[in-house]
Amino acid sequence: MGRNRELPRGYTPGTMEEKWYAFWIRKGLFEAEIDTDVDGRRRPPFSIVIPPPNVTGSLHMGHAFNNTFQDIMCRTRRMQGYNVLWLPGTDHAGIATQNVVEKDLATKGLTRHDLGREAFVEKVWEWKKIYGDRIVTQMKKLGNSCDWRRERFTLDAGLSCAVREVFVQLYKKDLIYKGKYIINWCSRCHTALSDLEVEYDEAPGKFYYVRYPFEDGAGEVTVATTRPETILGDVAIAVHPRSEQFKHLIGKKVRVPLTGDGGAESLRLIPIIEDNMVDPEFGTGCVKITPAHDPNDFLVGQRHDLPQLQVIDGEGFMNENAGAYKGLSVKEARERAAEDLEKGGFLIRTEDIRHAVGHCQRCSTVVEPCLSEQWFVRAKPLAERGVKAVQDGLIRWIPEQWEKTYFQWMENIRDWCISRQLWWGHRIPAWICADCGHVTVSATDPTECESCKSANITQDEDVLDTWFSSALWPFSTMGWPEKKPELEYFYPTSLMVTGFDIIFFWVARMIMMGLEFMDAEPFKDVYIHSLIRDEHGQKMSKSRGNVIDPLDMIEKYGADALRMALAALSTQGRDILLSSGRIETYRFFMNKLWNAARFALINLSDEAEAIDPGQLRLQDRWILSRTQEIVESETRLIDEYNIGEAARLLYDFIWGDFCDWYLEMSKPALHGEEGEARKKTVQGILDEVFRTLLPLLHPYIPFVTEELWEAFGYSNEERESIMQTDWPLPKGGYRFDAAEVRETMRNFQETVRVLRNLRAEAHVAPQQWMNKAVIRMDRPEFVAMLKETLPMTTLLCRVKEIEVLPASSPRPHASLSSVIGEGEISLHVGDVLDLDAEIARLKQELLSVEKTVAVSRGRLEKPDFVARAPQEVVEKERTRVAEGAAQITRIQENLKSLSG
RNA sequence: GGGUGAUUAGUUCAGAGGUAGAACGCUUCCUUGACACGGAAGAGGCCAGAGGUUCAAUUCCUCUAUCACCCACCA
Repeated sequence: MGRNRELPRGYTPGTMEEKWYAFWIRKGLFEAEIDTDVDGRRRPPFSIVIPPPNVTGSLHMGHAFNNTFQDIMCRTRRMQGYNVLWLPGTDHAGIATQNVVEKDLATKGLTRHDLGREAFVEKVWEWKKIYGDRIVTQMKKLGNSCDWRRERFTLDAGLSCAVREVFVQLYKKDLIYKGKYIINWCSRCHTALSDLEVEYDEAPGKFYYVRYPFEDGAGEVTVATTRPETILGDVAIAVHPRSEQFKHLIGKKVRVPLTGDGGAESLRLIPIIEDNMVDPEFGTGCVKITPAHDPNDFLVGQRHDLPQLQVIDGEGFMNENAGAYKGLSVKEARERAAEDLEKGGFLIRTEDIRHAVGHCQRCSTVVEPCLSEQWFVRAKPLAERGVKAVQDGLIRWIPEQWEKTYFQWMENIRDWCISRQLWWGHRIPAWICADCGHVTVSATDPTECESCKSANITQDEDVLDTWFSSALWPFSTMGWPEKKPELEYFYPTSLMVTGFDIIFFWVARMIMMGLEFMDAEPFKDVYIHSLIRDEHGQKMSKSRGNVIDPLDMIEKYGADALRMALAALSTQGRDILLSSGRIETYRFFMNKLWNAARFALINLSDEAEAIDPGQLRLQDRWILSRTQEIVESETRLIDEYNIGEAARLLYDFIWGDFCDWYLEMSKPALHGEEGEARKKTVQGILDEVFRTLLPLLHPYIPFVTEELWEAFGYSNEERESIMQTDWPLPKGGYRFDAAEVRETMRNFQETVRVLRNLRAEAHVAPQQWMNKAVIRMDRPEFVAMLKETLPMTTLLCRVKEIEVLPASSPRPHASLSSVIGEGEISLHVGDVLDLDAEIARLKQELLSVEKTVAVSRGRLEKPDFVARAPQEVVEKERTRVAEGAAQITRIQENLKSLSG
């Protein structure tokens, strides 16, 4: 069979991982073809598109977890006979990448403007070529089973074509428009941002209470503002229409402080208007309106047809409309305005407050709300379809709770600003005519204005938000707008795996775009996983210095250990706290598995031995039935995407049940102490269990399982890898009355534990053999179990002779004893018996038994319980009381004889 | 202001309507036929608090407290 009977003593990942990855690629095992099975049927498809990482990025734990999850699903489905496509790729990541390259230029004292647009973009492409492969290499190290032939990049030719097509179609449907609106402006990145790209942080600020005198100088209104520099852009004062205090002022005019060229008369005049947005309870009840620099004020301005007076430019400096303030930065202008207000007698008082300030997601610069001409996607109609698709059950959120988050956002969606004033990205396919001003939007580069036929047209300078192209990812990667067969076969994809932080950025937008352009949901299931944090629950970040690099971990512990750790630590709906120590735990598990395999291989013959059902003993029936249970549980848990539970179950089963109990119990048979027939059967069982477990483990720890699969000699010409699609996941073979087998085994384990415990109590050295133990027991099935397992008990507890007697037999002398069931186990210790210690221990035991009996009695005394609880539960309590009573009597007798 | 999640052993977390489990750490012992990256035996928990549903609640429901996170235009 070609078994490798001499595995090295310890498991070392070493070069093994590289070897197997190359093997998988060479065999084309990850390649998805739209093929048919032997009967000419198409195999069911299972497809995932990877969340594309930033092309210049480096693999972090978040990726590692996200990818491991997908790989586990893909590998499992592949073995289950699905035709699996896991489509990989990377994202051009507009702002992020441009920033990185600009930073690099800055070290040479250059800006992108020194290079010019074309040369700069060329430079970014070079950068992409250098770093783009890095993250792909890293994903391979993790073991990702992606179809690399199909790798895509959001800026490659095919995807760019899709982006243009989508833009043009949306424009034609009036779902994309250009307009002058207030947007979020990052003065460092020099670009507009969408609402999502602004992060709000609480920051200390000041409330300035400012006096606005009436036109005639008789009286004033007071307004509270956090941004006095924007007073220069004020065009109105608003009050609530039903405000008793202020409504009589509506229509009057006030003068704007800080304006004019000296003297009260030169101050600009603005009207007092009414608007519902004013909260009469907040601040002074009067609000200054600056439509060009505040989103709310912008809306008020629209409603009241107010002018939009811009006083801050795109660089974050005051412009010509700011009069004497021109050229000052926003910060300087604010300080200066405060001083001037004070000097001019307009400042009543200031108040320290904390308020939310928007920052750029990419560079943390304070974001200015700013009036600007930008492109927008009209989101509402798209979102309505997106909501309906989920309501209709086309898309399932897992865990379900995220559905609510999604609905809430979609129902309150606002138009999406998609133009960015960057150079790195998809250039907007719109051409402006210098002669007639008409905008020509076209999928192919036009040569003339579609309106006046002038050739004097120039393309819009802006590029699209990165997320615009990401939104198309599930279908653009499969060749859309061309009608490719894979698009039809693999779309909608089966599953999307991602973190909750990009539900709005990405998931919601993919749903909207997929429904709009494919007329079908982009994925059937969307699994939202939690975030990876450090062991103290802190977000991992370079500045905190608490980053655990997955590549370091792979180097140190192996990819399998990292993957198993990530899988086993994952739970639905809770962050994962990771430390290198936790990964080490799973490294130890690899070693355990390895050595269990090593033990099996040492003891297996070169031939596969058949299991003789007539030779099966308790432990054999137990491990076979447990293995069967594990197969069933794994299948179910994977279908529920509960990989955490699935991984932990395998861990516990292998370490606890298989190694600690079964392997120990298999030793006498394997060493021929139970006869040749037993030896062969136990060999057959070891073979069977490994043959079942290795494929089950494979999705989590692909490298070591492949290595062991080979060592067991399971590979052959037709079946070169457990990954191959004609090697379905095991269904398990032997069936026993699992409950009965389990219960009997539990009694056996309990007996062993009690005896070992008595040994420990007597301070007997582990290697020392005890002479005799007596088990007094009446229950027939328990007695039968004891008789069957006697040699095993003897071995595991190191007692030369174990006698099973009726429960009523006299208590043996010079023994330690402990109750079990309604019976008792006594271990002969001879002179070593420490009377006082034994009495103390028995008293302890008595107390605990009395307590459980009291609880059960209490229950049984309640008529309702007996009447309404299920029969088996009542029966259980009765057994407990009966056993307990017997135990109490025994312990008391023991105590009496010891003290007497 | 709205929403979501969490609260269980020293720590990090599983868990299920019927007397609480793991890992790491801790104590004692052991190099015994795969594994010291190991084995055996232990200690350690009124499962956040208060109500309710139920024969039975740590588990389901409501409220409270504390801690996270998300969304929202409070100037």
